[in-house]
Amino acid sequence: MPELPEVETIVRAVRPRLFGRTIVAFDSRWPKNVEPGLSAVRRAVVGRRVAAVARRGKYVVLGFDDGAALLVHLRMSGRLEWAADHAPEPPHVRATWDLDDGGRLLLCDARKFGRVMHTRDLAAATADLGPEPLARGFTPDVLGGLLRARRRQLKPLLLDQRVIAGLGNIYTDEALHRAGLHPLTPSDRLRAADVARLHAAIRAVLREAIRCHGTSLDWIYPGGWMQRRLRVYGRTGEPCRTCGTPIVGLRVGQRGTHVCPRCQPRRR
DNA sequence: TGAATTGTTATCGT
DNA sequence: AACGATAACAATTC
Repeated sequence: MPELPEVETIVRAVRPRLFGRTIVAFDSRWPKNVEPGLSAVRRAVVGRRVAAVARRGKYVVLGFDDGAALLVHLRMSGRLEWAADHAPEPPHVRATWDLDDGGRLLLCDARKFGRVMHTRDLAAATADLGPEPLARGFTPDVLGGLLRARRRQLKPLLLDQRVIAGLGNIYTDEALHRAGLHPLTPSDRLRAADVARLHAAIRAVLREAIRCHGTSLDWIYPGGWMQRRLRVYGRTGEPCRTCGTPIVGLRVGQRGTHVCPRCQPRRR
């Protein structure tokens, strides 16, 4: 399930072959997930040069010269691959981009949740996203302000893309464990030292995961090795790497959640 | 068979 | 009324 580190890894992987290329054809075999519609997007991008390949939150952003952009969200199981010459097409191809150098980028997605959306105004289209947690401006004070502005359980709050962009289920659990905070802690109950630890934990775990090219837990996302370093996610019943206490699985806001009851005591 | 997964939307409760 | 919690949903794999 691509979160910020996986999307960042994908963007870095496709950028060299995509940057500066002109799109000569676009097609979708699941046009339901193309906004505002296949023909409109085709009209908007065919003949355009890709002036930027970037990431915003969990979106892959193909930027054009005039501020228009194509946003690709991989949701649960989407991936971007390059078509290989004379090789059979990989399974679950949902959308294709043909480039002026003969390259062909594929959006593959078993579950069909992935989306492609075109916007004339990238800033407007991403206005609802919270700050980038790895950006320079994301200071402990900024995080503290976001937490204090609401009174919500920490985990659902951190998962809310309008609050912070890019965290998903894996790295939220990992950041909370590293910060020694329970996922159910009310967001307005943190002291300055807690906020500072959470801020550092979020950034450290995301940076480490990017260095590892993300987490590969199953068939969905191959290539990364962060799964070896996860401390709680998917480790229910296994000993905490810090204190040896068995990791406990619980459900928070319909999400599978993993905590060490000793390192992350419940507080309220 | 049911659980798991993301993010949006609708709905319910305080 | 505004906010937060909750549920349903899209579709597929194991």
